[in-house]
Amino acid sequence: MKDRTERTGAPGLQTYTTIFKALSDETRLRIYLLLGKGEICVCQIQVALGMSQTKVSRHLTVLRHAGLVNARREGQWMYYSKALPDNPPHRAFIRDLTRVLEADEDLMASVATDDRCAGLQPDEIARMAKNT
Amino acid sequence: MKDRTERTGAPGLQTYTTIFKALSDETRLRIYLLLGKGEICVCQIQVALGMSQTKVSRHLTVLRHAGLVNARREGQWMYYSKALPDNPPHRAFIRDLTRVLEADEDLMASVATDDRCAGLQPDEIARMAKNT
DNA sequence: TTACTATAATCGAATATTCAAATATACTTA
DNA sequence: TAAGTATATTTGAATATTCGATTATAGTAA
Repeated sequence: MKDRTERTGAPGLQTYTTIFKALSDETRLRIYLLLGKGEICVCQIQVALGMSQTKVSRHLTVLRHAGLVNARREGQWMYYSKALPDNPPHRAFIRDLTRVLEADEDLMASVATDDRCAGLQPDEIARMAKNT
Repeated sequence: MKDRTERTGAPGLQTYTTIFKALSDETRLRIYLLLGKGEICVCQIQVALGMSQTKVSRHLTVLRHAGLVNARREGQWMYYSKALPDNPPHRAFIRDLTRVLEADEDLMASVATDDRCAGLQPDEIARMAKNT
């Protein structure tokens, strides 16, 4: 089917609804907030949220298609980080949105259910993730 | 089925995902942005967006359940306006979100496809809406 | 009361989303 | 090369969402 932007001729609206939809799922919002300011690998998300690799990977794909995250491969590991679009209004939107979400301490405290990863190397984390 | 908040024990997350989901539909985002600072009636939205009453009403219900709009009846007409939650973080979130969206001029320009309602009385607008 | 109007709720069909399971790909190490 | 690991994609079933059409409700006006 045709892209909605092409059908309606309202590109701005669709950019925003795509972002809202990406963040409208609890798993994806948790992943996005977990990213924080740096990069983390899939296995780290797996452990922190207690979810299967399949599930984490699928939701990361949705976030990537919405332009909310960047992906970078380093050896066996894929590292994900928050992304900022080039378009100024969208860029300001994402930045402000992130800032306000991160200001809610109760929200941020409910993101990760397992903090054992802090300070560990990817291969150590990956070993933990195998038990998920 | 049980409320997701009860199932997961993460109330903060669910509040935000509900808001994101409400705004993840193009029709609902347009309605929400159309509300601006004042009150408008359903028939006005019908005309401005060129949609059926059924469709507008259904989407307004979703926005109301997400706590994004207030409804007030005056005679035959229902007036809707933007709502702000009591909880401070959510309140700040909604306010900032709205402000950043409204700052995008291209977005705001693509909300209404029909501006004939400007300055008209509800009964005049309702007569126009009958042809939708 | 009856007829009319504005809005809301319900129903069924079409479409979209989500999940776990299975399979595929890309990299590393032996 | 082959075997093992991390991540991605596909498949099919269950669930959720959306829509137009219909019906219901609440108010108005005769």
